Amino acid sequence: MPMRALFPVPHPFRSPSADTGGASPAFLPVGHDHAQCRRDALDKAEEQCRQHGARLTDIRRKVLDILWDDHRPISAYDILHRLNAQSAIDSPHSKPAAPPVVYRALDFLITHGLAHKLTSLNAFIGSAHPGRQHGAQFFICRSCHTVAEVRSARIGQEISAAAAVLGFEVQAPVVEVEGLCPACRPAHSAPCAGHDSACACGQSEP
Amino acid sequence: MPMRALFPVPHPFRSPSADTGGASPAFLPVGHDHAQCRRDALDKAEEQCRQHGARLTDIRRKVLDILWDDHRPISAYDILHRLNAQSAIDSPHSKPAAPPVVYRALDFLITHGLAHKLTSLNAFIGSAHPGRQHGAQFFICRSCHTVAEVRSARIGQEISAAAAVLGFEVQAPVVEVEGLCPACRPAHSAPCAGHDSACACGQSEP
DNA sequence: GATAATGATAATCATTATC
DNA sequence: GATAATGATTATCATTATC
Repeated sequence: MPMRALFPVPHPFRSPSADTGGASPAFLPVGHDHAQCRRDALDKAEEQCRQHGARLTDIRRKVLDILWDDHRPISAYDILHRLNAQSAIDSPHSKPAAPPVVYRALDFLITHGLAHKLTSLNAFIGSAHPGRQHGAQFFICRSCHTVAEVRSARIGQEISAAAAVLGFEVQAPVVEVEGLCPACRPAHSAPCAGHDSACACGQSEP
Repeated sequence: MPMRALFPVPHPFRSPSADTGGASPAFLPVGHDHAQCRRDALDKAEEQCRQHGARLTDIRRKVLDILWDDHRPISAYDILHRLNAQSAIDSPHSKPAAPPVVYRALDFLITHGLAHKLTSLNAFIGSAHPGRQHGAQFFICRSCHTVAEVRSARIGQEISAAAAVLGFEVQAPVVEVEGLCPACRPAHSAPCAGHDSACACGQSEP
């Protein structure tokens, strides 16, 4: 169970996201205007915060900006490194920030629906649906590390249904699916056969 | 995003698990014969390993046994502590084991389908379905920390369906749902209303 | 002898507590 | 905001058991 490095690979695709009923395309090609993505995200964040009387401070904005460097998740430490690298340039004599700076900013962003934590990676990503904290599912490419944020009503419904049978009250569903995005996927690999139908899986068992 | 302590609370319920099509009860009352649970788990593990030519060594067996102390997840460090506490009794002059000992044992157990990692908790739990690694979903009680391991074919299917639309090849789906188990759930709380249908959620947004 | 398992040390990463 | 403690995980290397 070695945890792969987070960003060693060049990425042919990027991932905005899709707001979908049954699910719709969420992996977009590299060619898209990412500067626009970033600007949109920042603008919406300003808007969000204004509406809720929350303060998008300098640090919080910088962290959000770093999250939007691309559509791939980034670890708290990598955020810290980038933050410090930049501030070393901007103000050469300033002290480097410490981890709590980043975690506090991330807490704020997550609380306000501007970012998500991907628990299976210990990494963070900008929210494709600012303001909506719940009900998203993440599809994570093991090869290029691109993430698609999706909202499948049906997945949510089936989780609710299973919970209902258990008598369980759902508070925070985590759905993070690792696999291969269309670009990294070998031409046409066979779908899962051997396992039972509960297994949404492309792997063979040992 | 404070990470709550893992086991501070007494647990009125325990959770074997259910192998379900549409999902079936998986939270069992405290009264069940847990010694039997544990024996079954260990026996099946021996069986599994014999079949696959894998070696269930002393350390691995001990870790598995600790995982089966109850039906609640346990952190790698807590496993380490228990391991060392016991060995301090058994052989007073032995050196305490170091973290890699535990992680290696856990890797083995997970690889052979005898344990699961709950990524949202950084904790581990014995597998209710030895040998089957994929396709399980976990319902985690935030109050008593009991976990129900469930296999809902429908959840798996909907994840597959969403993946298909994306052109995504599923390799390792992670579904971990935090909430309240039947025992800890206040008499009858209202279901989620305000959010869209993708949100299997009992919470209000800020 | 080859392969796999263990022991020991330490580095790094992740997160939280405290002042 | 800064300092520091704790927890989680991985890397490395030497040693030992098992096939």
